[in-house]
Order: sequence, then structure tokens, then C-alpha cells
Amino acid sequence: MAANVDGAGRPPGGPARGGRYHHGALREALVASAEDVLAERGVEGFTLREAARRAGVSPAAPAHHFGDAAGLLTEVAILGFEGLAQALREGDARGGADPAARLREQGVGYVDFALSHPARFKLMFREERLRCDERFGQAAGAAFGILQDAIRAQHGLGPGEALTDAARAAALAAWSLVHGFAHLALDGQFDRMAGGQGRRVFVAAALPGVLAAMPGQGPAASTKPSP
Amino acid sequence: MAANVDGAGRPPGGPARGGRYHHGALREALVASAEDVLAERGVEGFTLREAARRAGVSPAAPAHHFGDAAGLLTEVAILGFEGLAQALREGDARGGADPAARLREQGVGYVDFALSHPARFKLMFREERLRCDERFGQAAGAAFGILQDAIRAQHGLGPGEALTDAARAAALAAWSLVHGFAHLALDGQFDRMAGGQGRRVFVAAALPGVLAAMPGQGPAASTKPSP
DNA sequence: TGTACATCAGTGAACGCGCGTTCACTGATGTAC
DNA sequence: TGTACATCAGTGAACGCGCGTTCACTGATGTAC
Repeated sequence: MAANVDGAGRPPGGPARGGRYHHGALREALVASAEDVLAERGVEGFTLREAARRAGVSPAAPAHHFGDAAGLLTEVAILGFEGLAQALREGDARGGADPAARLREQGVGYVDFALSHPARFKLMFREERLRCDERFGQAAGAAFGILQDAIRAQHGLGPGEALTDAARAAALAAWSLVHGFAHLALDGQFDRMAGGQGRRVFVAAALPGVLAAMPGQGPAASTKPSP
Repeated sequence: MAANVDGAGRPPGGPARGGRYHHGALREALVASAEDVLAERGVEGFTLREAARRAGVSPAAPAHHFGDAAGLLTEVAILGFEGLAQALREGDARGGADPAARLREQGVGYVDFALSHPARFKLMFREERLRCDERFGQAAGAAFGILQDAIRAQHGLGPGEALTDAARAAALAAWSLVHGFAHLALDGQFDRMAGGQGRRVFVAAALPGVLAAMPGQGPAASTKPSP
């Protein structure tokens, strides 16, 4: 996957640098090769040296740009959250004006993103390998904010208004469903079980169900658990 | 957590063996110390040597019982699936005769298990560290079979009968929801978002929602996605 | 337009580390006769 | 009840490995005057 990057400062001369001392766009190149390593060997199998190797650079070079291994992985994860946010935004737009449709399409977007970028997606939640600093938190929060906005619309809340308990629960339920589905699908459980259905149909059917079931969202939820 | 094990052959003399050459119940002791390491350092931080160290044994000793590191971790994961199966069975029983209640309580059991045994639960899905052999597959399959049984009951299928597409989809939806919720809760998202609700209430509200939404389970699901 | 110089972005050898696994071994156990 | 012997379950030293990071360094770049 993506051995090249459309980084602005990339000098001409092809992906391998032609004997020049300075790389010119090493930061971007390292991010790209890190993604390659992740895609090929998983989070478990990632090493900083291998990423440097693939970028055609000495093992000490990444330190100049990222400090250490966690720094590089965090950069990849942040880009991942930005990509996820983009996918959610596109889904939201597909949903038009109807909050239920917006949420449903966001769910489809979430799952599509996860299955299109498995390694990146898995990395995003492996906090033990990341530096969970402010930038990271903001990227993750921005993605989540897109879900929150649609939830607000569905719950009759204004933009930026604090979520009610019911709204929070609805957001968590929706997120749980697509998050769990994405992970199971990445583990190959979907292939084994999904019958003839596509992902889109599945998510589009299940997601409104959870949302409808949450308190404050219609009568379907009133089943009380037995103590 | 559990530095001792109630293994049958455990000789007297306390948890550290008293200068004896043979351990007596090393297999069980290694499983227990592996769980300790996992709980303390996560799957990422697990090493075979550390597990051996904590069992008070040389680094070569585990090979006699488990072959290699994956063998020991697989043993832990298998025990994990057996524990999960037990939790599901208990939930199922709590649900009584009503299939919907059985499924709901299984969901509660699933999440409770995950949050009571975080390291074990996470390990169970880290297949890259496991030897996914027949025993492992059977343990995982047995746990999943308990969900399937309740789904069959809800869909009017006899015991052991093949699942219809709708039933498979329902099982996957239910599993996705609790699986995603468990992972998010383990990441601390639940604390941040759940308002005043307990896990039980949350799962018990959301799970019937997904199930009701799946095809063949009532009118709520017929929302068609926009292409 | 030149030139001195600070800063940037790399090198590559080396460090120490802990790992999983192998090896020849030995103490303990159990079994056949 | 003894005894020979096979097997089991450990030891502990050693192997080679690749890792992340550090180090003194140097080539390239850019900027002030």
C-alpha cells in the first residue's frame, strides 16, 4: 500500500532518492513506509528500523523527525483519524438532511474506512504503542465530533450543545456497533457469517436498530432487564 | 491476579516451590503467571521468559509443556474462551425461556466477562500471537455456539439446525454490538460517555434494538439504504 | 553577487538489552521384573 | 521388597538475533551582511 506520498516538498527523481544526501521529504516518506510495514506485518511486527530501511535511510534518521518509534506511529494514527473523520463527513453528507440517514451513512463510512485501511485502523486503538498527546486527542476527538453532531441533530440539540445522557448513550451504542463489526470483519468473521448480505446493507439495517432502542428514541427500548 | 491455581497435582509447600527439583504443577503455574504478565503488561509486553521467571523456573522449562510462547498464550486464550462460554451460559440461564431475554443476558455476560478479564479477553482476539489450531477453534466455536443456540430459538429453528441468513445476520449484529462495546469500554470510552447508566442497563437496552432491526425480526428494519 | 557561518538533515558504527530457543546435562519418578 | 532402567521434568549456560537509541560526525542548505 501507498509507498508514495503526495507530500508537497517531494523532489523529483522517483521514490528512491538518487544518491542525494538529503532526502527532501523524509517525514512523509517515513510515514508511508511505516504504513507499508504495518500493512504487511501488523502493529505487532512494526519496527522503526524496518520503516527507516524502506525509506532508504539510516536507522538514526527517523529520530530527527519523530523522536522515537511511538512518535512515528502516532503520526500514522493521527493521519488515520483524519482519514476516518473524512469518511464520516462524506457519509454524513450522503445522509442528506435526515439525522437517521446521516447516522446510518456515517456507520457505513466507519466500516468502509476500517476495512479499506485495516492496519491503520487497528493502530488507531493500540494506545500502548502511541504517544497519546494533545494532537492525537484532538484528531480522535474531531472524528468523534462528527458523530456527535449527527446525534445532536437527532436528539433535537443545537450545534455544540452539551449531550444529554440519552444522546451520549445513543452515540456510544452506534459507535459500539460499527466498531465491533469492523473488528470482527477484520478478523474474517463477516465472511463466515454474513450470508449473502453486503456490509452496507448490514450496517444500514442494524444501526437504526440500536439507535431506535436507546432511551428517548422511541418505544422499542422499554424492555427492562431482569435484575 | 491469580498467582495460584487449584491444579489437582499441586504438592504442598506454598506457591514458591521449596527447593524441590520438580515443580509438580508447572503447567498450571505457567498459565497463571502468564495471566499475571498479561494483566500487568498487556499482550504487547508479554514474554515467555518473564512468565517462567514468575513461576520460579528456568527459561527453558516452558518448552516442555507448551513448545513455545505461542503455545502458552494459546492455552491462556483457550481457557479464556471457556470462561467466556461459561459467562454466556450463565447469562442464557438468567434469561429463562424467552429467547429475547436469553440473548440480552448473554450480551450482559459477554461484556461483564470482558471487563472482568481485560488482558485475557484482548488476548483471545490477537490471533497473530496464538496458534490457531483445532483446540483453539473448538473453544472459540463452543462459545459462539451458545449465542447461536439462542438465536436459533428466536428464529424458530430447531437445535443444531442450520442458521438462515437472517439468523446469521442477527447473530453477527448482536456480537458486533457487545464486542465493540467491550473494546470501547476497555479503552475507557465508557467512563467518558455513559452518563449515569450502568453497563447492564446499556447493553440490555441496545441489544434488543439491533436484534429487532435485523431482517425477519419485525418491521423496524425495513429502512433501505440510499444507494 | 560573494562569502562566512549557523543550522538542518543525514550517516554509520556502536552500545547494551532482553528476547526465544537450543543444548548437553541431571535429578526425580515410576515401572517391570 | 529390591533393583535396573527408561522416561520425565527440570537446569543453566550459551547462541544469535534484531531491536531502539546514542554518538560524534559531515554534507547540504539557507541566511545575514
